[in-house]
Amino acid sequence: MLMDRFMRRTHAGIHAKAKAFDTERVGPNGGMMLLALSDLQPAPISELAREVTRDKAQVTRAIQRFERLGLVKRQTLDDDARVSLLSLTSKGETFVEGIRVILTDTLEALLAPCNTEDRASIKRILQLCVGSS
Amino acid sequence: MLMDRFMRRTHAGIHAKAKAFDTERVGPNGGMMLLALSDLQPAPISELAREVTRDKAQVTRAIQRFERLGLVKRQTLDDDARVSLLSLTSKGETFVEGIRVILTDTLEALLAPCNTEDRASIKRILQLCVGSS
DNA sequence: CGAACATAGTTGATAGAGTCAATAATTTGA
DNA sequence: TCAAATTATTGACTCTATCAACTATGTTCG
Repeated sequence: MLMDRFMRRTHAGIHAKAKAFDTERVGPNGGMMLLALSDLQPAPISELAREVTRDKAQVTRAIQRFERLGLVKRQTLDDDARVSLLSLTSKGETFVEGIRVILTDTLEALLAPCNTEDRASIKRILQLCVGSS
Repeated sequence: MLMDRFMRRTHAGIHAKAKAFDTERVGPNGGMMLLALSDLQPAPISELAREVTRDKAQVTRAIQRFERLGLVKRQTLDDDARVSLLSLTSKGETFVEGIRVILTDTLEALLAPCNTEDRASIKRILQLCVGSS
């Protein structure tokens, strides 16, 4: 399958650059969570856990680390004291922006053989598949 | 980025189905390696490690497990006694075929909103990017 | 040749991720 | 109001990831 190979190349590309840019030492997993959070925020832990397909225990611990690093903040909900909504701090946003640059660069390198029309097709198709919001 | 969300969905889809089909208990990582190996075989460990972006130590241990399970076999090379070429046994091929079905189903579900023309575009573009072989 | 260096694979030690069960706190609903 | 369900956290344990050290083989070049 082609998709499989494409994803492996993407992974490899990100992996290669990630270390230099991981200034907060969150690791590839942490980066992935922060990226997902920036897409979902504000969101409770359970929703983030579902999105990244990780155990909630693992997400809890990761978020505690991110809070200590000042990347993520919590906001308690008035009508339900069990949940607390997560969102990125401005420091977190800046950090995620860095990750996004790496991702974009990597994809850009992979998509190098594609012309403008191809890129437009991809964008349209992906929007169709994941729901553009 | 759209691609990011698409990959998360793909990951989630595979993750959900994987457990039921992982008859050999190789785990998601093992499945990934076997999938990559089926694409590269015959290949030495170092090449496989490069492709899946994992430490060679990890690949060594995974391969040892796969050998015990009868999924992978080694073939020593005549002109270089250090390397041994890995390839899937027929049992391994069957197993990987199962993984591939899960992957295909998941992608199929994600690509449901796309028409025939879109799918052809994707296929063409991916081939352009990863090199069709 | 043979001494230095390079490469492929394996092993060891250890930190970190993943997983499951148990718990606390809160909310919902009969 | 009291049992059941939900959200988050913690504990304990296994498995993965990573780096360095080591063995064996191959290559280079004085």
